[in-house]
Amino acid sequence: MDADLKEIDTHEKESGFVDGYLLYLLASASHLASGQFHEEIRGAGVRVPEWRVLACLRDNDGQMVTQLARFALMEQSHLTKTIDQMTERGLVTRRSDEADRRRVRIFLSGKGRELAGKLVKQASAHEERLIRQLGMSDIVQVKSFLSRMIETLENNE
Amino acid sequence: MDADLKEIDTHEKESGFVDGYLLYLLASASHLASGQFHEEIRGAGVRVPEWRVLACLRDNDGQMVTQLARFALMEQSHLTKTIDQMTERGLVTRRSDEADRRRVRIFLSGKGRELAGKLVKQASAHEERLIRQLGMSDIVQVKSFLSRMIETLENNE
DNA sequence: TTGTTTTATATGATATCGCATATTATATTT
DNA sequence: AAATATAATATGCGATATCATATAAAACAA
Repeated sequence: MDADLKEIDTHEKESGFVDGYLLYLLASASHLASGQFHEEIRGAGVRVPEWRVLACLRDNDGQMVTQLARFALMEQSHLTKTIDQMTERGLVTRRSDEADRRRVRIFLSGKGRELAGKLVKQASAHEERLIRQLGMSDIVQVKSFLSRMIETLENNE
Repeated sequence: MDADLKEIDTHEKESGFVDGYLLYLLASASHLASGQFHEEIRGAGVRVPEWRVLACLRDNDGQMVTQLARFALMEQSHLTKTIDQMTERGLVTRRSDEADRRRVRIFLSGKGRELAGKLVKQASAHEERLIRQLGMSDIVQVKSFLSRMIETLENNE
């Protein structure tokens, strides 16, 4: 009977939901690719959340905490604590907003800017290697696809 | 002098490294898209790592811990603890491998399989909505791109 | 003004995560 | 076989992340 056939091939990937699941593919690709660079980052004595903050501030210095947390892909309360540590290390400074004193704006220090610049260079170099290694001729399309996706998701809450 | 010009446009995105950085685009897209579904998951009383384990086991039951950790995108020691909790909740069971008793294989319980099935259905529905919402006509290409990327990165260490 | 609501950040308690290493089992070498 | 090396999982601890809420400022309403 058919029931017997079910027993065969238990080591083959029969159903394979996750292999074709967009969110898993994204998470997995991100996890693997970023993992490589995060090792480099660690080597420079910088943690992942710190790297994200440095990179975001380098692009746009003086962001307020809530906004920065969104860009750096972390929770507000976690960013606050990360900022504490980075302040102690002399990488960033807090300054309360003149116009609205609830707001706290974060600025790179000279040291922080220098480190950020160095890491961004490393990131660029790593990206180049990665793209070459993956033979991604369609990299422009992929990036624009991801950008569209992000924009849509951000606006759609 | 030129120095004065630097002061202008401090609110424009001048350099914008991260906006075009592949790893950031991937992380950001993954973060935002998965974030949506993770809320659903939470609503079902399931945590993200648990959901990943359930989905992976549903595709391939009886995996050993190390292998499963890789697929579920988490560290081995963390998976061990997640398995502890899931075992207590009656979602999975441990069974040591006959041939090599160092190995521990993880199996879905009936309850676990049922939950996994329910969540996979939810995930499929969510994915459909997401793809429709994003108007992703090129979804097949995107997925195959990500798959290629993952395969390359996995094999390359 | 005073009271109420909303917004921005900080804080504290708790759970999660990750590193280093312990434990146990197998493989290899002598 | 005994000793050593390697492999798979578990454990302890310190760091990190998250939730709920506190604090403080601004906006709004009465």
